[in-house]
Amino acid sequence: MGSRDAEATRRRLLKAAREEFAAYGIAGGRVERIAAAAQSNKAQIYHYFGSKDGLFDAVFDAMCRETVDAVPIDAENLPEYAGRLFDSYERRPWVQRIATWYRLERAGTGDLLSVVLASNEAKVQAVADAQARGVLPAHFPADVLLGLVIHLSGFWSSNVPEFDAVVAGHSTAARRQVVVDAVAALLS
Amino acid sequence: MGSRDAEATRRRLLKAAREEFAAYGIAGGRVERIAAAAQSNKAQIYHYFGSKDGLFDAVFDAMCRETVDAVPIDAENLPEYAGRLFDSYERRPWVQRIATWYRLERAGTGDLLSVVLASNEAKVQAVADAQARGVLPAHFPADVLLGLVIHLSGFWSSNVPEFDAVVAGHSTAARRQVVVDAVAALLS
DNA sequence: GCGAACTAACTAACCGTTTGATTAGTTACA
DNA sequence: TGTAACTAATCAAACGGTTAGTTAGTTCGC
Repeated sequence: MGSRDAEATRRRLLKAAREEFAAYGIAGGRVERIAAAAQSNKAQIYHYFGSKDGLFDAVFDAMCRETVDAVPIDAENLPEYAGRLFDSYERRPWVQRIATWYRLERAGTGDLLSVVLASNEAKVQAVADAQARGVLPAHFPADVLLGLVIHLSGFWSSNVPEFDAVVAGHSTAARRQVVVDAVAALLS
Repeated sequence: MGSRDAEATRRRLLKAAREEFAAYGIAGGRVERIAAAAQSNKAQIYHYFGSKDGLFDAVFDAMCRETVDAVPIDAENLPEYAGRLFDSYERRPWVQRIATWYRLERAGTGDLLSVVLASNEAKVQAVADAQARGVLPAHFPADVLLGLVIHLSGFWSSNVPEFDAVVAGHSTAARRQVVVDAVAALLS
């Protein structure tokens, strides 16, 4: 128990790495801090994950799998789908930041994550089907519509501080409602 | 001319820094590369800008001033305003990336840029006025509405590569139209 | 006691920042 | 006008701290 549990150590490292990378990104994140926060050792990181980049990949991969599982698409009710995405960001605040770091620091390097690609394709298909059935309007192509919905769901974590200062003071519930309403308006 | 023009050197450094920071961010950007790309010297950076962070601030500040000047708000026609923002991102592709690095790496450190704050406040006021006149619908508060419009204008530069791969193949004109249409839908 | 888990100490490279000196342009004065 | 004194611009080299990655040895469960 505790002191010699490889799986637990791996988990502690992953969790600490998630915090560190969410806060500082890949270039800014410090392996030493991650090891210390996980009450472990730098060498363990290289033993379990091979490299700093490998550690970030593991964090990102795990995060993507969780997110894909956590919020299945409901093409019949995209406003509520966006609301649930919003909820998932509230529950796991690192998701948006890690995804953004990934986009900025990892674009073009290495392969795309097939689990995410497949999930996106399936979601586009679900939207396209709903459009074909007439449940969803067709004034946007399915891929674009899905993209807009996902994009809007991240509205509140995308603003520069100078804008946040101007929009301050909305409750979580109100912020969620904005996302839901905005997606609903998109479908009108 | 050329070899001893302080202002020109400053400009070359700023331009090189803009490219470097847009590509790699603050932590990832390399002072050495910036100096080399500007055909100058590391020490010049410290002479003109004090520090790496000071250099980034100068880049960000200049960029904000340009953007604020380049795209004045037109509260009577928000879809077209969003379209013009989209155009400005196409023309100056580094804007969105620098703004994102700023948000991720600089949030909470130092003061907010008053030029941006003032511009945002004025824009919110313009939207609120238009709402009061009945030119704009009032189902979103003015600050939120403006935020959504700006957020939507950046739609195409905000997606993770795994999503870009799925939405590939839309022309610039089509992408612009999506932004305009999405904002129009928001106002319905 | 064997192998897996763990760790402190180490290293080699990197990188932001500074130094100290050189060069080019400008002013002042005879 | 000629030149000495001054200022601003430039740069190569070095410094000191940091950091990703490694090693070689120790501890512990089975």
